[in-house]
Amino acid sequence: MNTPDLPKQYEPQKAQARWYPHWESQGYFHAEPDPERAAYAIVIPPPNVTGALHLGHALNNTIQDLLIRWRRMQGRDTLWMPGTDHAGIATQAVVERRLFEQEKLSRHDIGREGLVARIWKWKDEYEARILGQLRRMGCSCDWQRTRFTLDDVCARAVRHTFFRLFRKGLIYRGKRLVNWDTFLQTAVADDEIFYEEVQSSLWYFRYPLTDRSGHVVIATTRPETMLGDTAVAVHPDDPRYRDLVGKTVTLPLVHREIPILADAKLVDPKFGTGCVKVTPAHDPNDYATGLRHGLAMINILTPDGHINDNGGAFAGQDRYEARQNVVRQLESLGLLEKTEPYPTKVGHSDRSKTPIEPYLSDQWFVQMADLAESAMQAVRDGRVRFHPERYARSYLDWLGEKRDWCISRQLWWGHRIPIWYAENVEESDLQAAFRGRDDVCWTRLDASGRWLICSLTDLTPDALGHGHALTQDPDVLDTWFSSALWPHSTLGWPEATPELERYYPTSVLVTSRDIISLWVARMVITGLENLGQVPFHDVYIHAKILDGQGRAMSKSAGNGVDPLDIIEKYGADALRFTLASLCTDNQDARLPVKPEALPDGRRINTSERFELGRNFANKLWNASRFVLLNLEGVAQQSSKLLPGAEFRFEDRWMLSRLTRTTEKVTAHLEAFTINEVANTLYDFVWHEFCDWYLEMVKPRLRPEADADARLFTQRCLAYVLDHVLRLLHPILPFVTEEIWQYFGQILPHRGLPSARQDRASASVMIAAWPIPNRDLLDPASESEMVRFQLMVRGVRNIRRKLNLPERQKLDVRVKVPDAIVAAALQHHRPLLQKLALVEDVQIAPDLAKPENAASEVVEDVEVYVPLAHIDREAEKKRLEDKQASLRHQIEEIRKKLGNEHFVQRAPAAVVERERTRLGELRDQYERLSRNLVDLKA
RNA sequence: GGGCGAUUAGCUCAGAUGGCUAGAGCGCUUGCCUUACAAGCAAGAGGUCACUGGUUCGAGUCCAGUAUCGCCCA
Repeated sequence: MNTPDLPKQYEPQKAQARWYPHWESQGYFHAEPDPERAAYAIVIPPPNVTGALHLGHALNNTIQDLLIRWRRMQGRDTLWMPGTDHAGIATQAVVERRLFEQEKLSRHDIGREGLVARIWKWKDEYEARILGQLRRMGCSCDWQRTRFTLDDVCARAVRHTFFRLFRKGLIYRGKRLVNWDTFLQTAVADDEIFYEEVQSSLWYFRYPLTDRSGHVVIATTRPETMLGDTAVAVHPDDPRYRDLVGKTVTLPLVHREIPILADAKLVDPKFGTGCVKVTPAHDPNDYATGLRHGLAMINILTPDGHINDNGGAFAGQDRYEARQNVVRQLESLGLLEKTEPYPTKVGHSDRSKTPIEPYLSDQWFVQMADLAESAMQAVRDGRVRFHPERYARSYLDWLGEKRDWCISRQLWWGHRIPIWYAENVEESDLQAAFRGRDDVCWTRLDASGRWLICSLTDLTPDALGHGHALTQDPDVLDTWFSSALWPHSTLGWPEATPELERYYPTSVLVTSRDIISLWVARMVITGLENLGQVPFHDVYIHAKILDGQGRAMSKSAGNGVDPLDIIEKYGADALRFTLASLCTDNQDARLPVKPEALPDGRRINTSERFELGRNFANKLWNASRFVLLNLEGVAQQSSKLLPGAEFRFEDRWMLSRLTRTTEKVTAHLEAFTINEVANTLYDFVWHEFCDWYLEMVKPRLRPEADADARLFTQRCLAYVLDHVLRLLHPILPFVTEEIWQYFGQILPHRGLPSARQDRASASVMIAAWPIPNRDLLDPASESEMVRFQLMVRGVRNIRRKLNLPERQKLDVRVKVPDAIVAAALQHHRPLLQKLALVEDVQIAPDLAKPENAASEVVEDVEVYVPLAHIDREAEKKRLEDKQASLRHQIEEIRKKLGNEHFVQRAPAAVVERERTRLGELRDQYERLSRNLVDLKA
């Protein structure tokens, strides 16, 4: 590494390849519980092993890494726990689909073990890919602790949790109406369903009254379900049917006598005929009605979507075939009144893309009433805080329903439900078999001698002896059951590990709004239940990334962006910085996507937005390059305290701004206003450090400059750069480390010229987070800088508007109000010469405006640029535009001050400010007008 | 039906607690390869803050309503 070889453009790929392995080998990512320091822990929302990471994950993990790196630098005992989620149904569905596409085999062809083996293979492949993606992004996870929701450690936590809940009676088995995927033959959760509008029909059927006094007409979109009807309902206030309530109809085709009942909740008298068939086993609303009225629930479907024996003559038919046949037969019986075209929304399984059937089946549930209440209380009393706050509401609303949680899934990939069924046994048999064991418990399933046995360790079929074969429940647990334990299972619970002791509760959870109820709420529930403490104190909900049209990114829409493609094209730092700058408290962030063909023919999606981050990283690179190239020889004299040298105006300004930046950035990190972290640093580095400070110190760095002044300047620069690198490191880990390492070779000591000499740490990753030094705040220099910048800009504006050659040196005359201002500006003369490209500068209180001069009024001073040839028209236009703008402002303020209510009621300070401002503006206006008159003369 | 967002420059977005001329990046115009950076420098143009009322001395900001788009729940 040799500084003069620093390339003119930052090369992200090199830095990434160099420093990530270095950090890891140095053990910087690893956490060992250290009671001496305050702990800070984050558990990663474990990505599904279903597929590779997308931009949403990149955003999610960028935020986590940013927080973790910041806290680590602050000296916290910091743990970022990584891992992946087995995502039961999603992963099994992907593997099953691939099995079918590639080998035309179903899971039943290869059996439970065969399928599970294939899924594990898939998992290994994608887990490696996902963790690799996280590394490429620069994530500083503690890889030695990587967990998987299905590994032994997590499985143990799952088993213990199930056992504890079961023993407390909070887990029960029951029949419920679930969303049934007839293709995958499993229940699917509500959120795993999408709705598609299909063009269907509304069929009107006649159901004859049993007393033969007539019939009622019902309308349905699913005729085959009539085979399971157990009632007909009307609205209690509907005069058309009032007399029918209490009578019965005879259900056609199956010849069942079913009641006509009144139900205000189910029936909308304005819809259809106002008379509704009720099929409790195959419709959620009808199910609720069935419970209200104690109706029979007749299941008419087999698990694969055919009609079962309850369907009589239709048994064995596919449900859609049966639909046709039911309609046909009713029609032939003269019971089809009419058919109307009817668009309707049909729920489809997200996994198999096939229509969902509401289906009555045996499932396992967690009773939520008390658990939900405790989780609600944790948010109400502030033990868990949401950022932005508004999301606490969706959390509370959802939990407030306290609906029991269906935890069983009819899948093969997942945590097997630790329940064994015993038939025809007495409790004494169980007591005998499990005497003295507290890891087994049981409950009676029904009166016929069937028992449910739950065990912490697997039971063999002959565990009861006496020929009582035990069979384990074939189902597995909902994936969220294991994800819900993630913050404590990963730390080793139920063992009392040092990690659990140290890092639980974790500090913050970073996730997106769509899993607040599915995951966040359930983590709080299980954390409180298993450990009595919330799993985290803060929940930061970040935006969801949409494409330029506001659509969610997805494979099917073809608008997905692969973070690795962005890293390759723009660099990991660019990816991170751009994403961080998108982190507002909005619910969405739009990112216009652009398809692109690579030279190797690959087609990728990318976005020009990432130029923001790339350009910024490059800017930092080049500013640092400039500083480093100018630090030659400083190291040899690093101990010299430079008694004679002192800070100049621009140094004081820079250090003041650096201090404010440090304060702001730290405050924004604490408040989770991530975009402001990025913006604040961007503004400071680009528009203050680079645009002004670096330009201002250039003359002092020239070889011909005074040696002590030069050394002093070099040390100031080093000090600021050192802080900038540390402040930026959490967002831009790679480029800051690359610079830091060069920097360390050239100048290991970075203290301020007059202060003690700080030795730089071996890596910026473990450097101390800057603490603002308020002694460096200098408001006077800051306001003086504002005036100076206005003067420079004024001259530049004249040059441009009057079409003067870019490189032509100008002369400047500055008229000041008094000798004090004159003296102050004298010090800035070299800076003005450098920044406005000026040759001769004269500053005096009684200076007359030269002939043929362009002019600029800046606060209390006037700047003249004498010219051999002046474009009078251009100058006139320039001054008139400014005059108009001043006039407008003056008018606005005069209007305000002319309003006596304003003067009376506004705070005195505000009124006073307006008065002062008006005075200044009028003064400027007058002087500008004189210049204008002078020009016309 | 209930809840929550959004609507500010051509595009993507900032704009606690109401108060100087509403900001940034990209794009656009003009001029510059000024030895840190053309992924750059400099100077500019560009906005009835969705609409209608209200509160207030003063509203992009607070309140009520309307419209459009989106998310969540039923």
